[in-house]
Amino acid sequence: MKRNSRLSLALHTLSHMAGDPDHVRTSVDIADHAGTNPVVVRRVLGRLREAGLLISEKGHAGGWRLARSPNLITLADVYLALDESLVATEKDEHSPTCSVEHALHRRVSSVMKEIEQSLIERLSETTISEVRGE
Amino acid sequence: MKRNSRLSLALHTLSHMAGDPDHVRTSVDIADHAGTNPVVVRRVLGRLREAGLLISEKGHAGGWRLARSPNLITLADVYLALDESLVATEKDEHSPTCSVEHALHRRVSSVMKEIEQSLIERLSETTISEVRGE
DNA sequence: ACATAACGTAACTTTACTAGTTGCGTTAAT
DNA sequence: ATTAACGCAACTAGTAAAGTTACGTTATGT
Repeated sequence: MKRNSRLSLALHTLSHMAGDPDHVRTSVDIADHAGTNPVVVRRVLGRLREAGLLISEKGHAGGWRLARSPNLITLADVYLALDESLVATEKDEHSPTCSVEHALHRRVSSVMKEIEQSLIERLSETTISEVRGE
Repeated sequence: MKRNSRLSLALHTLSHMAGDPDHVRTSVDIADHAGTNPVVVRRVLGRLREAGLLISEKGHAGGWRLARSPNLITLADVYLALDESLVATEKDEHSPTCSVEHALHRRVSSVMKEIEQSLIERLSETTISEVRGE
């Protein structure tokens, strides 16, 4: 499948839930709709549960549903819950680098942090209810 | 090695060149300094040559040097030359999707394009000369 | 002329990450 | 007790980037 599909899967699923919040969905149903595997669904939605966006219930009539009203869940909430960083963060590994590289890294990192922050701000302007009717 | 290191390699190399623009460097020297392989260097710097930022010369005394003054080369020039997109672009593949997914994709894509644009603007504010002395 | 030292490029291997899959334990409704 | 769901660990498969090898081309210098 494509890469970086966790955010797509999460947003897609939550958008559908926003349209019918009382409907409890199983990971199998969600996976079928999204064209993926139930374990992958549980993996991704599990992050959203940890972040308090979703509730999952085990057992016979179990499944997934929103933890709060869909107009109180923004795209930023989902993005942050997944710890995604669509903005590639420079992963520093090699400690013993030259001074030029240090200066560069500082400069680029600060720009990337700014950008990431403004991305989050923009995403927080839209709720998962709103996105449906765009 | 780490992922997405092309931009790091390119910026690092150009910053050094900015400090001594007349010095012609071989891909072996550059690779040694950056802790990578000469072929990788030629691959990455080749993109910068295509974009008109670098000049390479073959033969005995060949090597790499800046194509213009380092204070006329911005971080954005390098970023664009590599066609990097640090901002993850949603790669759409599956044509037959539901309407909710379409609406989502439009919304997220438009935000990402905005963000990418502001990243480029920020990067264009710094030249490879300036970054050294930060 | 010829040897040398550089780039250019194609083809292959390695590495790292993500998605996908299998299997099994746990939980709760019927 | 059976069934149908999640939770999770472990493994496999696919993919993209880096790394490597090999060889051709080009220009310099003796």
